[in-house]
Amino acid sequence: MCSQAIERWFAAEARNLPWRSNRTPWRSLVSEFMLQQTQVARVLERFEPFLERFPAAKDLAVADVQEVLSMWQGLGYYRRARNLRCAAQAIVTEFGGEVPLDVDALLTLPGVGRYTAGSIASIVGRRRVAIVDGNVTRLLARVYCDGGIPEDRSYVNRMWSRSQALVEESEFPARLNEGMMELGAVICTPTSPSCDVCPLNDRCQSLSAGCVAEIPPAKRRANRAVLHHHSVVIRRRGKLLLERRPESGLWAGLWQAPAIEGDGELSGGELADQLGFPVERLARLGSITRQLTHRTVHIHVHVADLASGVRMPEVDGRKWVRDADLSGLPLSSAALAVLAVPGAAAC
DNA sequence: GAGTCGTGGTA
DNA sequence: TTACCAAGACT
Repeated sequence: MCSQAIERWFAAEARNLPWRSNRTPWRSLVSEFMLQQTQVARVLERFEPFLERFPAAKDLAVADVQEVLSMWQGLGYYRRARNLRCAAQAIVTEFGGEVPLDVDALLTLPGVGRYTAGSIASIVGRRRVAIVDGNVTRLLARVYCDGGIPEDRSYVNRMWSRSQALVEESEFPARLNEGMMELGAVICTPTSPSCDVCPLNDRCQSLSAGCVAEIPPAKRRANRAVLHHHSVVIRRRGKLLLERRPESGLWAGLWQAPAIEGDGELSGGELADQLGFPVERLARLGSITRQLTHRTVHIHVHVADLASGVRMPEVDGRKWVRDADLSGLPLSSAALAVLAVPGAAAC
């Protein structure tokens, strides 16, 4: 009964999103990767260009990682882009180029977990399987007035059990699952939900108990460690010196102005000593701060000239690029912000 | 179970 | 300004 109320609501209220029209398994897989921990509005900017460049799994499977990262620029969590490429390769080698539609097969793909597998299998493959994401968790916690702790495994298991029960009584599992997510996204929102127009407001236990605002409780987050990056913008003959970050960790494999990273601040002399190559006229331009999920990164932006007479040939992980060619390389939003600091731009 | 991995909007 | 949050997965 709960299921059908959600299905009716979704059939009438669904937004027209690009991955819902022309819904092929491949388009759905790409959208699911992009939507992991990422809001719809941000995905909308990147979805169609990515699909145009990689219209099928076989196209992404043979693509260069750097180009894939470039197409992912601005979305964050860049490991998803690498996983999606690896998944595309597995789809080609293991599944004949077609995205599998069974949960067990989907779970073998890198970057595909319980939620993503269930979403593809139910919405595209029409399988009767459950899904639980952030939206569904909030919706179910409120409907059943579950004041538990989101970090507890038993809490997560309860959500999957409830979702499974709803799917089993559902008339259209695909519509139910998508409807639960949409309902959570536009009605049962984290703050100030629109209970007055919610199709479940006649059976929501939190609403009748008056505790909607307290459920679910905020996830506790560890304090963010503070990092200091010291970036140096260096130009010569109209080109900008960039380095590629390590293949693991933060912003893995993305490009940036050469930087020294540490726990504290550095004097200009210390920075020059640690750079690994001689610079002249090192000057500090200012600082920017990026708040990440688990870190606060203060980026101190400098400008300098390469010492005269010093050669700095391109090697693996180092490039001289014109500003016009920057768009071809993957840079994090932070790295782009560094280059946008007044005084860092090309003259 | 807790930490890692981005980004930008919102209150 | 600070904190929370989003169609999570992986270690």
